[in-house]
Amino acid sequence: MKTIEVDEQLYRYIASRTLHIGESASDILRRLLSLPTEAVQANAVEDHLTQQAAESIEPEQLLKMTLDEVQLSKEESAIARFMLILSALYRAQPGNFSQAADIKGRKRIYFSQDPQALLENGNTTKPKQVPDTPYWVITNTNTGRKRLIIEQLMQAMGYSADTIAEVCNKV
Amino acid sequence: MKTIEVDEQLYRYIASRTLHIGESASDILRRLLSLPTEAVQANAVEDHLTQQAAESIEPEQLLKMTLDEVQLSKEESAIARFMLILSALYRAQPGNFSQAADIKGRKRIYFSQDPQALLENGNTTKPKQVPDTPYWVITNTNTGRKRLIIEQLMQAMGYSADTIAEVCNKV
DNA sequence: GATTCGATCGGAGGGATAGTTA
DNA sequence: TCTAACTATCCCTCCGATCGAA
Repeated sequence: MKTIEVDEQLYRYIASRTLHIGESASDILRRLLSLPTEAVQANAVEDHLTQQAAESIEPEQLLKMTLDEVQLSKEESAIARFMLILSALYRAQPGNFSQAADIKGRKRIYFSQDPQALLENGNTTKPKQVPDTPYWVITNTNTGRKRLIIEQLMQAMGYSADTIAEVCNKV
Repeated sequence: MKTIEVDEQLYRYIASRTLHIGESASDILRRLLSLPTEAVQANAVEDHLTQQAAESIEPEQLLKMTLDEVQLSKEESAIARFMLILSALYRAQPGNFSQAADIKGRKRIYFSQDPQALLENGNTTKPKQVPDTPYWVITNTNTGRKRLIIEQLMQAMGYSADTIAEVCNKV
């Protein structure tokens, strides 16, 4: 990977051309420049291939994607970044995510495929669907807890402490 | 300046398109993407070349860009779309925009380079800066008036009724 | 009247902080 | 009782329809 510098305006222009959540700057530029996409892995990410294929994405690559995505997104709210990260985590390892998604608080449950379940365990949890995912999360939490939720989730998914810290740092 | 990551191959591709020694990545990308050279920053003493280059963009092209941009942007609020359109209108023809920007209401003035002026003519006008522009607009209006402001502005800039209708339709 | 314009105020979303429970 | 963990109330900001004024 190489790093290049672009002015603010151009940066925003590129970001505005995002077609799929999680697209990297390279993906976007290649499309804009009508260049061929870079073989295998890029495709696996874009077209929701089989669960298996998706499972095989390297955590390292996920990390990069996630951070890029959050970076590129103009979203300034913690909720928006939270959702983006969760979406990326699911995309990289759906099966693993599902196993990890049963983390809960004292009364609340944090994830569910059924929003009703979130509503029933706790008041005003403000469930929202994680984009491109069958999962819903609670949303009525402070930013610290959003980080804790990601931390616990990623731990259960088997990420290293460093990776977790880096991701949480972006919320 | 922002930093983006591109893969090796793409990096080499971009580098290979250098036309002038010392050209920045932004310059090259702008040329490859057929974007105008960098727009004038707020308040800056504008260099004539930039100004002239920007003025010469075809209205047709602007229209397409504008609509695309608004379309692609995930911005949900009328205000966000409003700002995007104004920004694009300025970018395409800064001088023309400046001449047209003196439209006003009964008490309020709609545009100014000085937010204070907007604050002073009217209560709670909620001025916001038009992105990449020395101009500020009032923001505390209903959506209908936002359309009217764009309509009047574009009329004063000399756009055809069809074009105006199409753009207003996107607000 | 009819129409245009202004800006108040209600509603929604976000999330810190006050409150509760273990 | 004291503290740490968790909850959810409630305040703040942003948006823009609605209603009042010209």
